[in-house]
Amino acid sequence: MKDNSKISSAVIKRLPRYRRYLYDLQKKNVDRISSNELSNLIGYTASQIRQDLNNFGGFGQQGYGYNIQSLYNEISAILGLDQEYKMVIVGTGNLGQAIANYTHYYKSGFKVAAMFDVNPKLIGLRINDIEVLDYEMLDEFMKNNTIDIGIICTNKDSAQEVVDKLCAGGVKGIWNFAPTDLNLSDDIALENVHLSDSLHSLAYYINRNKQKDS
Amino acid sequence: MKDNSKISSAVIKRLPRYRRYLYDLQKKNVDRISSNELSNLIGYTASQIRQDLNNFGGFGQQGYGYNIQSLYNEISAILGLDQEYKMVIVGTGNLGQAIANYTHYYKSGFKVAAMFDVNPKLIGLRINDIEVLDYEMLDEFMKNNTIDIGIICTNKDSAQEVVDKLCAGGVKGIWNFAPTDLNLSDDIALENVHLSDSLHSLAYYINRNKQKDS
DNA sequence: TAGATTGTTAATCGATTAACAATC
DNA sequence: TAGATTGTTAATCGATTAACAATC
Repeated sequence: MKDNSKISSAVIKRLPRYRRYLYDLQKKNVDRISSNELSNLIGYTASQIRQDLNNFGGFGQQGYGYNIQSLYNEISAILGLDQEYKMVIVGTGNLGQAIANYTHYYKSGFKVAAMFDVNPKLIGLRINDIEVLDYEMLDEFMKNNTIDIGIICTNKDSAQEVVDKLCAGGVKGIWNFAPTDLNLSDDIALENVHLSDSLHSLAYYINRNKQKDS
Repeated sequence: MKDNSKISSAVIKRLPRYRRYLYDLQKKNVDRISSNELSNLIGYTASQIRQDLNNFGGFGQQGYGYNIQSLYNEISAILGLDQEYKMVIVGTGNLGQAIANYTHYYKSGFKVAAMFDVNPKLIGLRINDIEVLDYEMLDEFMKNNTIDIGIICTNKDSAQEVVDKLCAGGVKGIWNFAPTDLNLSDDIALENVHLSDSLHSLAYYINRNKQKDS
């Protein structure tokens, strides 16, 4: 595998999508596909698909195309999905609970080790067999456990403080659902899910389409 | 305002973020800001900020900068946030409920008119004063109500069918949380929130950082 | 007016697409 | 082998950044 350190984020964002399509093809017992056929399915140009994949090595074979099983495995490995990740969720409101459920049912490599909240009504509950702990215990918990990913489901005002604690506690990545931008050292990965921003873009396109109609 | 129909999506994705920062500045009673100061806050170059804003018109003033209140209002209007949107949520599991709560508390212009599910245990419940209706009634509901946005919180297998019904029912936009790609006419806006893909990118960057360390 | 800062054009940079030689 | 299709280089396209004249 080549040096991955300077591959553009545009490429990385497409990898999970390739993987989803390859997963479905695998389920259908298809065993090979050309960049051209994949292009028709997924909507990227065949040229882009070949360029993207060649960032990581030559996974195809001239005259044949790509073996679906092995390409799926390669992409999974590139993304690091052959590993396990221990996570904590901070903020156990509806969204925190939804994420806990989601990762519980769908994402086998991603384990929620604990959830934290300040609300006494939530502390002590078990959600999908995951204990909700007092936020006061976060520092101690981080000291006694190796946690890879911190998931921020708090409001925007608490988010930075929580992130600071999690980073001090040794997480390698932050999955942020709070509607704010976070400051953290750039050796810790950060992925934002800004639901507000997403909804606001949607509103823009709704109106743009309206204008086109009239 | 200029013709917005060919503004790149890179620009549009930045608008909600500008708006967030302007909102905070407004709260702090700051009344003007230069592209340079805003650049220091938000992290885009001053040049990009000026380019972005000038896609929609000259909102600044030479020698002065931008008036925060009025720029905030302009961006809100560009995004269509001066309007109301009626929404339905299909799929009332944890995620559907979280979205209902979220829009209920934070997003005053976005009203959830109804929620739908196939699960008899959920049908009839009220969540934040929003009724959970039988999915069987979706078509009829859409006939009798004007709904702007359909929110997909189903599993991936049901998503396309739901979208087809919503589009037939006249929605102008789809906010998709199901982990699949949807087909719809391009006069209907589509915004995807692919949580899987997001988590998978995070995993990639965690591993890339690990490699750099060693 | 002088200084500041925009609006806008030009230059650069990066990402996508096209083309084709290599090769299975 | 001949046909198909990749891997990779070159060309194009688009987005970002730099520069500066316009102007408040």
